[in-house]
Amino acid sequence: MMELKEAKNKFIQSWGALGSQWGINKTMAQIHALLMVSAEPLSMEDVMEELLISRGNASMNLRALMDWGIVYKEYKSGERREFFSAEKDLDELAVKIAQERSKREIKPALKVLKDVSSIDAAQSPETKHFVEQTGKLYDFVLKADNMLDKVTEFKDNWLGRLVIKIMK
Amino acid sequence: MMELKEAKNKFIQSWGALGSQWGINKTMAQIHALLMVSAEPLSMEDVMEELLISRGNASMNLRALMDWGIVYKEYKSGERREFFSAEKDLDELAVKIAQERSKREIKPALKVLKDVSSIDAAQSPETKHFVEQTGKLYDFVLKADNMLDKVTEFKDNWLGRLVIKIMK
DNA sequence: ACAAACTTTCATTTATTTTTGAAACTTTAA
DNA sequence: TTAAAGTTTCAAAAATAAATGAAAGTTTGT
Repeated sequence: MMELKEAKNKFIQSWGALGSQWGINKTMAQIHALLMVSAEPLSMEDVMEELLISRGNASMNLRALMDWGIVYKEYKSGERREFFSAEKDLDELAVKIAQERSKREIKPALKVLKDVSSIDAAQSPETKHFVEQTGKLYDFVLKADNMLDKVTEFKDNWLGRLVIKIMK
Repeated sequence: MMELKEAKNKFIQSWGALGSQWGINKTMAQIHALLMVSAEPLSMEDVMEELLISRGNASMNLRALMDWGIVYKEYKSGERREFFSAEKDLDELAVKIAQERSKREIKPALKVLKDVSSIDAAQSPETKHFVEQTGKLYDFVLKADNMLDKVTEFKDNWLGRLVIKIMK
């Protein structure tokens, strides 16, 4: 039977690997994983020790996680140090990650798509095809991006709940 | 007014950048972008010239795109060379990308989650918390992964069409 | 105001990922 | 069967991304 320490490590490593495949840096994902499964908030020192990373690395990635809104600072009375804990509501987590990536990556991409799809299509068949394709892409990405907000609304809405029930 | 060449380049560069932020290598995303907006299938030579990349790079990434099922080989009569064209149906594209990533990344992650969440929870409160969290994570990732298949089914189903209509 | 406790920054180093290019391999037509 | 046309492979080089750690910066309690 696997024991806690081993299981924890396995989980953290895999979560880190998964993160880096999705464009989130490994340490950031690992810190998040560690905080997710820690019953108590951890100090920066704790994080450094558990993951064997430098102070600078820990600091930068904890900040990044807080910027994403998925890790929080906590204060313990009688303690000068700051402690950190992770957002543990997974729906909330998913929404925040999606929002952050939308803001940082999808929105700029949409702008480019809008720009390039508005060149004058009348020129050549080649140009026409280009405008058509990028236009479709714009609509598609926009649709996908909007879906996010809709998902958030779902929770509060009876039809949404019904649909979710059916989809399960 | 921007002209085709400029617009095309801008699009390809941005698409490449977006790809690398999502864990898809830059050249792979760029080749795909190029093929998406090309009215005609392109030869490997064409791709190399347009993107200023080496033969090896072009070959590897075209193969990868074909493995993903989003780029196809085409043959022209009277031509010895092979030509390549991209999947242009965007729904189809999204489904294929999602399936591929599910297979390569989510499925293995699920396995790890299942493993680590099945250690004996009776030991300590710490262990209990760990098992609880990773268990929740397993359910969540599984749910998210399954949603994909549901989306595919949607197209053929009246309720799905209705929901999509409402979501627009 | 001071200094202890703690955190952040960033130039440099290290690790990882991607690209190149030349050689090996495959296919086709004569 | 041969050689020209085309494709793939993979070790080495280049580019990119991430991590370190020491110095600079903050905050807090007295």
